[in-house]
Amino acid sequence: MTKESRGKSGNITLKEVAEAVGVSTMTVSRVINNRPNVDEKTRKKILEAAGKMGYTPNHVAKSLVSSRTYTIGVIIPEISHSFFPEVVRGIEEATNNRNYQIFLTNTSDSFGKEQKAINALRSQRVDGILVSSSLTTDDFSFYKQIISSGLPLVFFDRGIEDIGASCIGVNDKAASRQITEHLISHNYGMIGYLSGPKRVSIGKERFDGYIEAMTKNKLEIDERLIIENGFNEKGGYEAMNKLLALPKEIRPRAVVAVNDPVAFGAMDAIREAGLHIPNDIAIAGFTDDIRAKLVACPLTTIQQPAYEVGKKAASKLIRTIENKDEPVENVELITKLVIRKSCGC
Amino acid sequence: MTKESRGKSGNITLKEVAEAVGVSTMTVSRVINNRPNVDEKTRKKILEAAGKMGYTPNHVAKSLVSSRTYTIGVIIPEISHSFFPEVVRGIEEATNNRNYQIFLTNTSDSFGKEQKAINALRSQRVDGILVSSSLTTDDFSFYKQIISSGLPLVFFDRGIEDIGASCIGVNDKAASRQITEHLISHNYGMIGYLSGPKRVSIGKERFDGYIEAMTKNKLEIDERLIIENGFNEKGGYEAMNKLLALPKEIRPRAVVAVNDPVAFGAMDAIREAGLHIPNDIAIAGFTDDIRAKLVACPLTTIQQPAYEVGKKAASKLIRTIENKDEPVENVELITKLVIRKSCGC
DNA sequence: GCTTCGAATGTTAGCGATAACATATATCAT
DNA sequence: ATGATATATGTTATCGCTAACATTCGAAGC
Repeated sequence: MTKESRGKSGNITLKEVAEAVGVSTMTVSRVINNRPNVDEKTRKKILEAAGKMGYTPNHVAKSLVSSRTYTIGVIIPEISHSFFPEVVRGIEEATNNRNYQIFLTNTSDSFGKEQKAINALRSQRVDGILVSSSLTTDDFSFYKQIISSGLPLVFFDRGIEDIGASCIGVNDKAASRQITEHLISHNYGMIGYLSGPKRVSIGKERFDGYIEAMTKNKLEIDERLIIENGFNEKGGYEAMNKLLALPKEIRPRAVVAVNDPVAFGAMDAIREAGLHIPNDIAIAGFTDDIRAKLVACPLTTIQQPAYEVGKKAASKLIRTIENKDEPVENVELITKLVIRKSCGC
Repeated sequence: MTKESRGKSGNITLKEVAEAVGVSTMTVSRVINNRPNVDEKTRKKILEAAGKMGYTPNHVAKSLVSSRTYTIGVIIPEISHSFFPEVVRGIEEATNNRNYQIFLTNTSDSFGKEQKAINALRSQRVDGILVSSSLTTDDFSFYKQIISSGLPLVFFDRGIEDIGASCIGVNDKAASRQITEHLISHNYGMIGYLSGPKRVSIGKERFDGYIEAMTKNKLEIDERLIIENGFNEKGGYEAMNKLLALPKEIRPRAVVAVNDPVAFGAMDAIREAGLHIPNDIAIAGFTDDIRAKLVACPLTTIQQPAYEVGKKAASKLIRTIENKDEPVENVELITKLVIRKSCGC
């Protein structure tokens, strides 16, 4: 191989293999990509040379020609929530089979990071993006613009509906209603609600489910019992303390949390207040976090098929990428009520 | 913008912006990359046009020219182990600041997948790779070849030492010795060991720590009390059952597990055998999994700075990428013994 | 006025691969 | 033997961008 043709990066190029064998680059390209119309002897010689030289196709160059990178961007709000690693496993399952690589970004629930990440992914020319959004304002224009630019995008778990992108989640509203009704059936009277931001699909849907359960069961909605404060433990802890600060007469005997981390935070607050779960205050979560069955008073919660969510979302995205007629759809996977002790059962 | 110059992928190109403004592509390139020697008025016009047209630099083309992709491949054996998401958070911390994107691959502890993933990453021309290996054989040639090819590679947690790559982990041997000695101090007599594969650094180091503790304390090593069987719960469950099947006289009163998942599996086996932890059998783990403090008998274990491991490993890799004189080194971060109930304290 | 210099801008070639077209060689029927 | 057909291989241009060199132009100096 001549020095002049040596790839800048130190990697072997098609041209070098071609020169070593004494054929044109095109012939080597055909062999590497398993195209027909190459003499069997030539094919063998080329494969042998490529192997010996340690040739690895330059995917970057290929992408430039084809405008396809076979990469997918994945935006996760908090990789440490046990729900998300399972989703990632599901995504990998779907992408590995189809030979896509994933770019992972953890936004730590910051919309600023989310925007920055998506812009970086656009520059990387990913073929599509999977997003669980940290968006906490009304301003969907950022996503609307991405969608209208034609970049395939699928939301999962925390999505924004009706702006032209598919959304893969669970039956949040029905499940939230189900678990609220379960608490109601214990005759605790008024039920409090530790809400997530309602601009995000799961925040809104679960809240609506709670409202629906209350209304259907003729319990009046008391705004003071509804505290909105983020999706994590700290948020739950603070929100619960606000409920605990309420005058005894109206303080709820039971609360529904928007997810398990919030419930764990709330449980800490309840314990610190010297109260007993579920005797003094019953509580229910949503997620079935890996810790839910292990905490002091095992948490009654909703089990979500995280792995399935990831797998379905990635499959949907890949179909959207590969087929321009793929319809936009909202998929709701089915959850399961898991009854433990925290509800008072 | 003329139709002919419209980028194939639908994305706006430098050329289109140049035509819109009436300058050469080079001038636009200079503006986009904040290079000097551009008239302020021209700069403004270009930035305005680029903004209005929604221009996003094509990183693929840039990478082809520069042989730098600003991407890093990350190989994780099991994303669902709570240790790894924390590592990923640390990696992100280091990479985000430096504007690298990460390709994440979860290998489910399969070396086949690991190899396939690394080859894919090489094709993607990542600037470097972070690996926690699933390698379970003696054959390091795969990694040796990658390292000698010049592709920067840093191992974290599960590494292969002395083959020319840096390795960021914790003081496994010392910590393992420490926790073993803690059990020994309870005077349980012989201590069993639920080992991981010894070809992987953490497997070997932790095992060595156990051996060291035993030897120093004049306890003889009994091969029958050492069971090697993977890093996960299932492995621990099976391994523990083998220990439980031992004749009463030699069955150990205490066991050290190579990590927390293995310990959890073992705990299940112990409970199923109708035995009590720690009264009948004491146990200690390694990792400080998120569940360790929550299980029925809270687990005495070693707390690892997962986030720090990720951050350090990524920083080291980036330095290795950006500076060819960066030395190869093995970094051991410091762990902490966390005493709970399972040891009998 | 004319050179000189530096700032502003343009031109050309090439990163590594491939699509599309062109050519060469082999195979066959007539 | 000869043109037709198929197979094997090569040539050229291009993807979007940038390095390196080339050019233009105005201002400064004498």
